[in-house]
Amino acid sequence: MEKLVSLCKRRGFIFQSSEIYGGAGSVWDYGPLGVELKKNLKERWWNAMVRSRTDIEGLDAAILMHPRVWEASGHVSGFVDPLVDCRNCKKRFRADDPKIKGTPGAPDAQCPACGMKGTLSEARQFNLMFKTFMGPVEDSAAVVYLRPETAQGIYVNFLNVQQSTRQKVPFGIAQIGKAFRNEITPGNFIFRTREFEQMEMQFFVEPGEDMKWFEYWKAQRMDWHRALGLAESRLQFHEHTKEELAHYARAAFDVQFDFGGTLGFQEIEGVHNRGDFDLTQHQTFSGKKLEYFDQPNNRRFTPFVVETSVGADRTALAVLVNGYREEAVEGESEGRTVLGLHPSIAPIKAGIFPLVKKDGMPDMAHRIAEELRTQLPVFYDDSGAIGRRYRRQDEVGTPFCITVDGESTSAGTVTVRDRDTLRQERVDAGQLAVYIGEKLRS
RNA sequence: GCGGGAAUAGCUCAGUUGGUAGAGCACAACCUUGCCAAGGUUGGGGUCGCGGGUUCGAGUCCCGUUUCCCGCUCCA
Repeated sequence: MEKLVSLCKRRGFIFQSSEIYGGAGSVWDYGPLGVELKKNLKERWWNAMVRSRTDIEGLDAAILMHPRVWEASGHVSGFVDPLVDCRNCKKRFRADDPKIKGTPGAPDAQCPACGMKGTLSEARQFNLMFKTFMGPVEDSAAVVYLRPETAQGIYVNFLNVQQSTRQKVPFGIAQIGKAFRNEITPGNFIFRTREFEQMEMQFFVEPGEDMKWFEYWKAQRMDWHRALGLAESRLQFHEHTKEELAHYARAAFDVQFDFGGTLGFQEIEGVHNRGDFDLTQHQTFSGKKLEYFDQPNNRRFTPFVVETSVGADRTALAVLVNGYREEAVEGESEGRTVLGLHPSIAPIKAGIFPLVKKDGMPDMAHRIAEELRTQLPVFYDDSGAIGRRYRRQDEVGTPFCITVDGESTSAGTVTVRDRDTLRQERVDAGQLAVYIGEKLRS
């Protein structure tokens, strides 16, 4: 992981936020290559979830919402962790831990770990939502929150979307956006951050059909991660036990990815059966009906919701970890570092090089680069030995390198080198866009 | 939030009992180079995380602070 963090900084994938001021805690900026990678990931998700289907609509709800939304969702009261510390043994407990005897903070309160009395601190509330103020007045009436999840923006727009698009249940609403949680313990690079991006889809179904759709989306989402190139051996489901289930969930599976090292298997996506909890809550709190009218059967019902929620940053980290490798090269004393990214998400699709800087090779390579640039992100490089240029592209995950050599200027062909196999094919220069386009789709 | 460790060039790191900062790699320019990082010449880069203190003098000692890592704790 440390090598990856270093590579990410060195090559412009990810920088620490506000670095020149000593860094902001657990906030990260995506650099030139990182932003392309993440954009590509989000586009891949959007294509799979929205554009290639007729039963899911897109949405982009605002981060700031009416504060009552978060009362209805349970986040104002439930999204808190009242905690107490023992000053003697330094252990920490939830304030409502039944093992604690007495009131935390009082002299007779006993620490459940070391047994000392009077060493427990008073309970402190950590609401994990960021607060700010709407308008100029800094008083409690003007408090709004930065959303801790994007899902609520979908629920409150459920009828707007359904009626404007004439969708019939079952159908879904998808959105990609930032969410914020004031985590007590962030860390592990971009795995747990206080500002992060979610790709969420809420699928509205008839009650009774929910478990069927739950199974469907479980399978769909795992397939998506596989198709992204995440290794089969590094993916697994984790089922939430009764104790782990969130207050809204009837059933929940996490898609976990093995990040290796001390992190190991960790959640990158959650698939939840949220029942009618959210829509019912919003009906209660808003007083507005959020029911679906089933015309053929002439009846109304509050749909159940199956949610798929994947972290864009966590997925980005997963593809980086998954793709990073150092390997020996035949006949070379030095190995190479490769970022084995799926071509569809690679920030740069092709490097374009003149073999040497003479005999018209740079001119031809420039022409090819300019032509391809209209369709693909490409990178021209004529600096240093050809092998060095290949390695530079390997390190940032560029799947193809096009080299203009002595034969190119007369025959009109170039070589295309594959990042993973190191094999080269000779291709007609005019066919490059088609040739690479096909490879990118496969 | 607790305990421990770390912070010096873009990266990885040296820097002695305190005496005005170095290396390798990377980067830029030019030359060389006819397919996988290893040639030559030249060059740009660091108020040593930040703020105080001790001292004639602090990268080095002391205090505070921030950030990162490890372990707890926690995690919708």
